[in-house]
Amino acid sequence: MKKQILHIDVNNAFLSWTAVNMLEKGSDIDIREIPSIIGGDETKRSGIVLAKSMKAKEFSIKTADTIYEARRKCPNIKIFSSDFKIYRKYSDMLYQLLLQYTDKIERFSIDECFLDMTEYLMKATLIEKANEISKRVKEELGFTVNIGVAHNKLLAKMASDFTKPDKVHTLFEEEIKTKMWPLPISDLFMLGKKTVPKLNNMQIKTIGDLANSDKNLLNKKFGKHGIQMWEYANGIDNSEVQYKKEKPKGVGNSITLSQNVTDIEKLEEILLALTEQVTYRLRKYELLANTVNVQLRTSNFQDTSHQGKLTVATSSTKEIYAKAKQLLIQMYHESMEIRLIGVRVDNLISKEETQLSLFQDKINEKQEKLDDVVDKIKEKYGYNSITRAGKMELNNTLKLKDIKE
DNA sequence: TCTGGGGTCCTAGGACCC
DNA sequence: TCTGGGGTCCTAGGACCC
Repeated sequence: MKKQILHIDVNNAFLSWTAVNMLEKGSDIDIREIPSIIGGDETKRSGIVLAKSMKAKEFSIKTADTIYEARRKCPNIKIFSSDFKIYRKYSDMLYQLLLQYTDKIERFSIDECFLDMTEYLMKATLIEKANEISKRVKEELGFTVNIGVAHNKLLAKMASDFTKPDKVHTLFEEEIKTKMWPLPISDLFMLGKKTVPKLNNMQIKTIGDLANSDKNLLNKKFGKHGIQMWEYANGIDNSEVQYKKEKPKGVGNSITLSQNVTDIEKLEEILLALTEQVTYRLRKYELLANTVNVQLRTSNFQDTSHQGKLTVATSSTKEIYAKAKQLLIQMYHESMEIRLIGVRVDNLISKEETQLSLFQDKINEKQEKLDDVVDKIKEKYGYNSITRAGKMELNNTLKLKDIKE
């Protein structure tokens, strides 16, 4: 049986949501109607464009432009900072509305969902449902979406990317040739800026060129990725809408430093703060990590990373930090000017599934109690109420036990 | 005042084993 | 006579996504 799939994509999500939030708070301007962007903080060297209004787009401002660049293109551009709490709120509101149509929803990102409508259609057609959702989101939530209508996820996603904003597009099998094949290959999902020039060199310029090229040759040149791009160009995708909540495969936290850092002790302090955030989230998911990975980016954008296995899966701040610190010391050289530092944990397993020796259990129990106290304080008084970062020895935090809840 | 931060998946190559 | 050859596990790095 053919699947009935919708892909919902919020138009200029961060900017639209900021606009709606401002209007709700009594603002008399709608920043969607003026040249405006959501951007990072230049003084913290994270000054890139995260979202732009249609008016800003007219000045050919692009996502990921530097703010400096955006201002050069449009000197009186209005810049607003990002706030993920607001985005989460509107994303959840959208999700709640969509749940009224199907419970088979995959939250692909904060502003994109796939809906599997196969079992829920009844008499109405897929296109009618898409139009109804589009209208309701606009009227009830105050922002607009693009909706792609198709029989698989890839085609639905491609369709939602056609003309914007506030549009419903179909991309059924018989429409692939006319609607998708004339597009440049850079428009195809999963074809990024490294692969596009390689294909162009092979005289493959449009998605149609790719669809009609030699699959075996692509396999030889690009491996698995080659097969996938050929299938995508031909509209082939058998993947399911992943509507069940999945636990993450890894958890990470990184930061671009406001100034380059050369002092290893300073880096260790930052690493500890990052590790605390990571392990806190890990414990929320009730997962344990088996590997720790530390990433460094130097002032000239050289990325290096080291990873190592833990002897026993854990979510303990102390143990994960100990490994992270060891990795940092391995990697770091005197001459390095560090721009970015990050830590992530991978190979996660769920806590219940783990079987530990009695001995390990004893050790873990002690650490868990400490982490528990810290987590509770954070939940009660906010994340920044407590931090073990700094010169403070980890063991000193045992004193926290004395703090009453 | 150039270039974010959160992820997932894949691949090449080394170590080690039989 | 030129030092095979699978298999597995692990790590570093790259490509891509939003």
